[in-house]
Order: sequence, then C-alpha cells, then structure tokens
Amino acid sequence: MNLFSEIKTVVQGAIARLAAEGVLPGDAADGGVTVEPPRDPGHGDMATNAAMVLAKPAGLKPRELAERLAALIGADARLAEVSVAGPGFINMRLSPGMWRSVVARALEEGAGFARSDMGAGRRVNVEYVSANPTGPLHVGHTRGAVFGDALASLLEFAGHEVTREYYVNDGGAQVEALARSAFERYREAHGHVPEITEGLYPGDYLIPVGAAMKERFGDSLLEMPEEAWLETVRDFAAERMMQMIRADLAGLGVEMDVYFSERALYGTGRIEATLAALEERGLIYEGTLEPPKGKLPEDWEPRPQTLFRSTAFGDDTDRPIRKADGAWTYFAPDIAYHKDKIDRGFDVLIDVLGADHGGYVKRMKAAVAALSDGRVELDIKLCQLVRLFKGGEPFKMSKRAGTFVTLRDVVDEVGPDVTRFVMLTRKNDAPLDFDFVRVLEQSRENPVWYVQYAHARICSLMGRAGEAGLGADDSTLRDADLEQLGHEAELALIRKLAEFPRLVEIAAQHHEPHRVAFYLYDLASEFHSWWNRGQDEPGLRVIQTDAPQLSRARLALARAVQVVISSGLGILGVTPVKEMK
RNA sequence: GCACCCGUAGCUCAGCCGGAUAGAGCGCUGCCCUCCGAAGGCAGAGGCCACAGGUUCGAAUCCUGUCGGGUGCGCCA
Repeated sequence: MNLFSEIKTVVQGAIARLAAEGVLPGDAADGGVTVEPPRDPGHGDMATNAAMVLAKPAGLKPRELAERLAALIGADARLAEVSVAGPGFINMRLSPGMWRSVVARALEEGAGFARSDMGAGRRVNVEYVSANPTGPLHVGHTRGAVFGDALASLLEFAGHEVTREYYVNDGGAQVEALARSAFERYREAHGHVPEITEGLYPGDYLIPVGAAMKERFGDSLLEMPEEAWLETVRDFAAERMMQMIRADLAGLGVEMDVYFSERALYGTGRIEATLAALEERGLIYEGTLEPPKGKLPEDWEPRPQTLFRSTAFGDDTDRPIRKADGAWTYFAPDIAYHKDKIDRGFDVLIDVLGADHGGYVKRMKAAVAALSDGRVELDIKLCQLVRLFKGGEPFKMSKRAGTFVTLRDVVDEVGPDVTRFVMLTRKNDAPLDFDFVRVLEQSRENPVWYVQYAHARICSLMGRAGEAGLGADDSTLRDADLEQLGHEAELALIRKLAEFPRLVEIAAQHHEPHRVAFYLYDLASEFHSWWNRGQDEPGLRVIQTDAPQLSRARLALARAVQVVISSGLGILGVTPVKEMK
C-alpha cells in the first residue's frame, strides 16, 4: 500500500474531470504530475505540482487551474484539507485516519508490508561478483557481492522476478596460469621446490589444491608434458577455486541461482552463432582500428581484425571480436553470454562490475541493443573502490602478507551483517571508506549500530509490555485503538513509516539499494527521538500502566516500526538483532 | 588526446521523474540523567550546491562549455 500513489489517483481523477469538461486537453492527462511530501511539513502532508505542469496546455494561469483542481480534490473524504500555495502548488492534508491506517497495514501485512507490484511480469537478471576463478574474493568483490545481492532482493521486493547469476571466467589465459600455478603446488606436494615464475599465482591458497591433486592423481602427472596435464589440472583447480568462492559468498549470505561457465560457450558454436546474428545486422566487418590517441603503446602497430560496429550504438570506437591471431577476444564470449541471457527471456539485464570496467560499458550496451533489437535493457552498475581504514588510519594492503584483503577476512573480522550494511551506506558510484574499528563502534555515527539499536529497543519494549500484562502479541495490537495516537512525535514517526512503500519503489526504479540503508537510518532517528520524549515527559512513554488502551496504541506504532526495520534490513540482507551485546 | 564517474556546511556524505526557506552525521556552542527508558535526546552557529552560459513559470537536479579529482582506453580478462 502506497499512500502517495493512492492520493495521486485522486489528483488524476480531478484532472480527468476537467478534461471531460473541456477545461484541459484530453491528452494532457499525466505528464510530469507528481504527488510527494513537501519539503516543509508545515505546508501539509502531500503536495502536487499538477496545476503548474498542466497550466500551459490548458492555457490557464497555474493558480487559477490549481483552484479548480483543489475544489475537486477537496471533495475526497481521505483529504481533510486542500489549499493552493506559492506558484500553484496544491497542498493536501490527509484525514488523521489515513495516517493511522499505515500502522494498521504494517501490522496486518507484516513482512508483506510495502511490497510492490511495480515489477510484476518483469524478469530481471542480476549478474554480480563474476570474479575469475583464480583465487579468493577480495574486498572489491565484497562490495560488488553485497550491492548485487541487495539490488536483487530490492527488485524482488518490488515485484520483479529475479535471477542471481555469476559468470565464471574459466575460458581464458588466466585459468591456464592458474593451472600452471597449481601444478607447481602439486610438484611441491611431492617434495619438489615450486617454481612460481612471473605471471603465475603465488598465493598460499593453492598449496592445499596441490595436495588434493596429489591425493587424486598420485604422481601420474609429474612426468607428463604440459599439453598432457594442462586441461585436467585447469578443470580441477578451477573447480576447487569455485568451491572456495562459493563458500566465501555463503559466509556473506550470498547465494547465486546460476553459475554460468564461459568455457561452456566454446566449441558449441554459440559464439559463432552470436557473431552470425550480428553479421546479419551488418555490424561485423574486417578492419583496422586507429591507434589510441595520447600515450601510444610502444609495440602498437596497425593490424586487421574482426570488429563489431559498436559506434552504431554510441560507442567511441568499434571493438575487436577476434585477436590478430584469430582467437576470440574476451568480448566475444561475453557477447554470446549476454545473448544467452536475452534468449532466456529476461526483460532487464543488470551487470554489477568494478569501476575498472568503465570502458566496457558502452560496447556491452551496444551488443545487447543490437542482439535484442532494443527490446532488452542493460544497466551496468559500476562499484567504486573500497578504501580500508583501521581507526582512521589508512590500512595498507599487502598481497604478500595477505592482510585483510579477502572477503573472508572482512567477514571474519566484523561479521556478515556489518559488512553488508556498511557496504550499502554509499551509492555504488562513490568510493567507500571502510574502517574496521568504526564499523563496530556503538554510537550514532555508526548507522548499522544505530538501526539495530532501534530494533533491539523495540524487542525489549515488547518483552516488557508482556511482563506488564498488556498483551503485546500481534493479534492484540491489531485491535489497538489507534486514535489514541496524536502527539506530534508519533505523527512524525507515522509519516516516516508511510514513506517506506514509496521509497522501495523509487530505490528499485533507480537500482539503488543504498537508499534503503539511508531510509532506515532516518527511521531509526525518528524512532529514537520519539522514544526519548518519554525520557523528559513520562506521560509520553509507551507503557502507561494505568492506560492500557493508550499503551497498546503506542505498542502498535512501535511494532510497525519494527516491521519496517526488519523488512528493510531484510532487503539489505542484514539480520535484525533482538538485543545489543 | 578521448570516454565514463565525481565536485553540495570545516570533515564524511544524502538530496525522488526539475518544485516552495538545500538536509544528516562528525566537529564546534549550549541544554537534558538523585542509574531502574542517556550506548540516547534537544537547541544553535555553519552554504554563491566548483565556475560560466542555456532550457523552464521554476534548476543542486536537465543541456553545453571551463576548471579540479578519480577510473579506463587494440593483440588482458
């Protein structure tokens, strides 16, 4: 239930009436008409710009049109007061019962409160993490994992059908390097000194892989030439890496629906088929690219390649599909992969990538637009860097020392809930500072703690209400007499609750889960503020032993806050706590 | 050289599909506990929304340009 869209239909009804009377042109219906909370609550509960937007097509002065609309809108019983202000805003004050109904709905609907059907019938594929299976996930992957996962949940909450997907880059040169690295560890397991040369992966995490290979293959691979063991070792090592990655993700609470193997595309003709599909549209040609401007790579020389005409879709230059030696570039299987997603019937594709993939965005959008003839939308969300700190001091990362670089280290240090929430307190395209000390601090500065504290306070409140014999269970609270609520602090809290359904839709529309985190912080702040009124004025405390009706109404409000916090944290993948430790 | 992202209070950042007097936290100045609801709350000071144009009834928000910061730029993935 979204109060704002409900009132918007009232406004639209008035517009339609005026259109029927010929005052407004019939096609002027919607346009940019909005119903939103005014910046200054003194203006009312909601405001619409309808008169200003429609004044021009109507040939009326904004205020004059506003008066006519206001007269119609004011007839609706849900509105207590309608007035015209400023350049032509129509300010509306809801009847008190409307606000209270938000609390009632939250109690009735529980976890279903604020769920939206805006995405009904829309199938969305969210691809995230997609790290190469050559080692453990690091901090950067962690942010992508959290962001992608929360975005997927957000879209589900808004009614979309969502698939969470991981693209496994197991087809290129890097998994061969993995194989060679693992082979050295295999030799090491047989007592040889490993030769970790330039280009190989030096990490200790491959030592157990070498040991496992010894167990599995004995010494049978030792004397073979590389060509003989490369494929076997590659598959073995990549599989082990993926097991490790899945375990790391599980520790963060991330579970994928689909792991899609790049290698599975090779030798099946699917890359060739994708190329043919583009060729049909005249988007493939043999050519030579201009050298990049500015600093020229030293070994640059013009070479004819197979190119994709991404400039036809706004890219800066056409992009190579094949290397000079005829092998596929990374781009080729990735196009085929996206074609597969298109063929699976998704309406929207979302790729969550690291900021270093910025140069990749236009060409991939071009490919998706070409292959779906513009039907499928591709949104690419780039996550900026995570800067690590410890107590305000920059945390130097050393790959050799392996200090706090991995996802597992972060999760072991601060736990999955804190990791997730903090990673969502910035929008994805802004860099994120992550301080191992501060994220665990118990103060208002720390949004995770502050939101959890509000939730825990309510849990404890419910317990004490039970002890006081008030009956704090949901069925009792559903019958509470909400008209007892009327204090300004209570109304402010209710208004904040009423924003949640609207916020969910806006956040989902923009693919921005961080908005949920900021909202929860605001809601917690409003709750703590209300709570503390009881500190100064005992009459405002929730539990009033001599006034059970009033107490129940306030408990119902607190319970509604709890429902929304719990729901919002659920979207972020964070577990609400019942008590602070 | 080109592309993308960013530029909002001293600091770190929100700001909806353009809307009325631009918000929060930290820091700063004050105020509120004879613990059992202060791990908190309240109030105040603090802004040329980088700059210059444009579109609009109306611009922090949209467009163009300039400056500043970050990222990326064929035969890596």
